[in-house]
Amino acid sequence: MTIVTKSSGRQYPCAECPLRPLGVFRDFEPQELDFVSKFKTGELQVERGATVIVEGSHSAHLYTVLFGWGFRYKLLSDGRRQILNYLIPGDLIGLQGSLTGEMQHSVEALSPMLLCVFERDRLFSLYRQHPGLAYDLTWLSAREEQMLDETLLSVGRRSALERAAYLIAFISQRARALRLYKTRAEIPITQQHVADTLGLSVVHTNKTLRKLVDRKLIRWLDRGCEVLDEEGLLAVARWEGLKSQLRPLV
Amino acid sequence: MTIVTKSSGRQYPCAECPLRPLGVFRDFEPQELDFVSKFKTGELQVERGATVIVEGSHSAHLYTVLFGWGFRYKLLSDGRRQILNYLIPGDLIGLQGSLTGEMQHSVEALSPMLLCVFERDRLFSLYRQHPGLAYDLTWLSAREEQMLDETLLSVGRRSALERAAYLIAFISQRARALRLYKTRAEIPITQQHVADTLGLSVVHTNKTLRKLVDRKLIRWLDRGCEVLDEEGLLAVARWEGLKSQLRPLV
DNA sequence: CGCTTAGTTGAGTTCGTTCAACGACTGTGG
DNA sequence: CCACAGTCGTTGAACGAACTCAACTAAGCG
Repeated sequence: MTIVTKSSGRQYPCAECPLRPLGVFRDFEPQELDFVSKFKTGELQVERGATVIVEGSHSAHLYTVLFGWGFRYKLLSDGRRQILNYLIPGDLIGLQGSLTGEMQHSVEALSPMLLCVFERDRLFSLYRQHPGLAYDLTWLSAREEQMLDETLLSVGRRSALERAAYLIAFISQRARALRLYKTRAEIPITQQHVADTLGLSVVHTNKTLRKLVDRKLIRWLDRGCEVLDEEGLLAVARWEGLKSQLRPLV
Repeated sequence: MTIVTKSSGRQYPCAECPLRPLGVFRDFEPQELDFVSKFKTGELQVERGATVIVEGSHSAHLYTVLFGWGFRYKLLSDGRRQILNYLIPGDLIGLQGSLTGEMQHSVEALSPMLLCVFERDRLFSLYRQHPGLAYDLTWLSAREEQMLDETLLSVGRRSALERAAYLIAFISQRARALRLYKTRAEIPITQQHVADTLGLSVVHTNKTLRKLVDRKLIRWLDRGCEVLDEEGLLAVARWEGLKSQLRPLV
């Protein structure tokens, strides 16, 4: 297990945040921008496979993903792993832990990632001085809860094929909503990740994904998945898809 | 499907909140009590089986459970149901919907319930005037997320027996933490509820619960479950249990 | 008294599992 | 440059967990 690597100064001041101009985030008030600029204390670069946060730790930091992919997961004592959600640019990492004290899940990088680092200590002053930002944090937390609700429905009640289709469509929609990918998006995951997200074995996951490939809904690359027919996936999953909405970015 | 029934004035002013003196909630500042007293606009009494909130609705209200049991759930188009979590006194209902616009899950009463009613409109003024309360709302949301994480781990990666043991231990611990039950707690659910929570069929749920009964860990009553040996359940589920902490109540 | 709801149990089937083996590719060290 | 180990994906065979179908008891209620 590689733990976090180098902390490389700061390349992206909040005023020139590369995410904000994408047109999918709500705009900051000038004072909010000001506050967040100070709230952010650095950037963190992590490699693929690095563990960003370990379950049980009491991190002094809070992060926002600037670039790259990651995932949240939990382990059982005998090593069984459940992936809870995937992290993409704009996602907040570690709010749970900042509020309730201890991180109850781990976070690992799927690709090289660049993270904005915030000081947990100053979180309460955010609540005191910037109700709009406080509202945003609750919003992000509520949104995460909604995603988990849908995932739980999936794992609990959908068949293997429906589950796989739902998962890939879900990730694809989230990534596309960011408009980061001019060309076709490739999701940088292995079939083991898919298995641990769906609650299936790798073998059966492979056979299930094969069906989606045969139906020409996806293509499986070396260490990733490319979506060919999102509508088709939605149909298989019996899912209406995400509704796009302006969301906050802290 | 019975929709909500009678709205019966208000019997419990916030200053005489029956939950707060239990010693498990953080105390209000006087101004906070003041604000919440005005924020609360009434009480809602619902019968067992009543649907409190329907998925897809845009409720103008937010609720806190004063008495009784309920559950949150989602449905697939063909009727398959997944129960997401159980609601007990002190739990907030409808925060998700208040922030992101639309409720993405439904809520049903497991027993007669009494709910405090809040106006969604005034939510933002809560953020402006009372950072402490705002923080509490985020806390509650993060806590819900943690519970969902653990449930997802359970449904995705635990065996049927482990899952059942986890679920019952989890509910039992939450209920006991409230110190509402002097005697042994009885959880007012049917095996169909358990099945829809665990992602199993009723038949297999029955056979699984039978094993827990045979091991003298629980007793199954008419329409409910009594815990006989919580330690034993924890051991079966390979779970360390909830850590008790002072939590907010709005 | 019949009707409904909740729980129980057995038999046969399906879905997903484990075990095992193999090919393709990548990176590493001799 | 090749040998080797490691990761990732693929496939077949045998097994087992969980499912559906079906029948039946017991309790509660009009």
